[in-house]
Amino acid sequence: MTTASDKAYAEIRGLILSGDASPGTPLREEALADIVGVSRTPVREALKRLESELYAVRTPGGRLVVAAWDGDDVAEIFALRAMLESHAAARAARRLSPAAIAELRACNADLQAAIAGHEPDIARFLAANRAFHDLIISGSASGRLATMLAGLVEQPIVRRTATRYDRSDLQRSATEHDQLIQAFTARDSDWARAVMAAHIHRALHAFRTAS
Amino acid sequence: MTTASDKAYAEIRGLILSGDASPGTPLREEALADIVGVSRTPVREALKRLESELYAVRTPGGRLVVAAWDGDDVAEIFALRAMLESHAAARAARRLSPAAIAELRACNADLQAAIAGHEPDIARFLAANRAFHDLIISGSASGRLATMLAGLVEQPIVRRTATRYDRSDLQRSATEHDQLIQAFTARDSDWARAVMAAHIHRALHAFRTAS
DNA sequence: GTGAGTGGTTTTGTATACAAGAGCGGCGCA
DNA sequence: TGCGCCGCTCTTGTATACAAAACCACTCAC
Repeated sequence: MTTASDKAYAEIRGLILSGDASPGTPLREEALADIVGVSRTPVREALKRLESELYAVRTPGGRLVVAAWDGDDVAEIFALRAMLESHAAARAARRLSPAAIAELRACNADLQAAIAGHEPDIARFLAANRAFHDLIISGSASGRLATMLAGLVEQPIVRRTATRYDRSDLQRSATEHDQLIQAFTARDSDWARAVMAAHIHRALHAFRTAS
Repeated sequence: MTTASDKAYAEIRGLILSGDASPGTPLREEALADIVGVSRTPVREALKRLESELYAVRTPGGRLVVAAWDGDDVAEIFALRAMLESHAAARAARRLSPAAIAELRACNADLQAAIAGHEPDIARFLAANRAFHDLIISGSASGRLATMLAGLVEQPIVRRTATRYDRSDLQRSATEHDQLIQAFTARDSDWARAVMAAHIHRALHAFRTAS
């Protein structure tokens, strides 16, 4: 863990996601270095990464500002995630070991536990959901896919979506995860692809109708 | 153009693609800085970029080495390109202006001129092909898509594929580009998506049978 | 009053110096 | 002779200093 650089990345991204740095806010290297408590060098690396993940955009003159997303951007992000994660699911269906599938099962059990109580534990749901999807991506054994999906700004969307979920939506996620596990167990890549595509498209729908 | 950093990127990538730096070769920052003639700082940025594009991989200890690709990697790259560029074509079909379509037409005319002579001009073909695809990607008006496709290591594949093309394959590319232009003119995004998918899958096939 | 030119100021880009960690070889011991 | 430990060197990570370019505002001319 390269402390300084990763710390700068995490902190600056936090500023953006929390809204402390609203769209259009300039991201000046020295100011951020002061905030984070490191020098400009690791801040520069963090900013390059945030730029490549489109959290920030560069003005004609080379200045970085926080990027703004509109509804079309959100739809595009979901469309890309649907394509790439469906592909990951299809690959994973051919590659996942029984042990990995067992891990997925455990993960989804945790997810269901998170929403079983009187008041759903959203943070725990999100963590389990994230772990579930990450397991599939790493199970797809494609470095390229992993890189691309990591770069896809997803967390803010996932968070905003989940906070808008009602209980039936959350339950539905768990059910769809179960279907994925069935498809994996059957080693049926087409099935896995279809379920994953439906899963993510439904999330977009939930996001749209809730906002 | 930020000279030093981009220059380092281009030169180092050149070393990798030309084979001067074969898979497994360590990429040491200071040595590369000497070769390129800049300091370690821009070299570091170039290496980060090459790493994110998977031209290089990091060893457990943090050293960078040139990445090795096998047949499965090549297939995966084509599969991802097929998905993403089809999506780009579909989006472009809904967005391209008549002027942009005219540009595509001119571009494909150039491509056809490159292969019309007695001896096909491969370099010119590749440049025109690249320009054609880039126009579509920028026409899709999705920064995310553009970033991802830029990051997808494609040039080496394209080059290796085209050198294996026989004349009928080259001609076929031109024809498929014409079909894309027709689909764009008709503003038919499904048609455009299908043609692009076929176009890239055929390229994979040509690559496989020729190697 | 408006526009362009020009200076200062701010901000990024590059180079270098320093610190910390990893790999490697030699040496000693069993 | 083989294995493990220790110290050295080499490499990367971070900080800082310097150069160049961009933005801004002010002024001056028309």
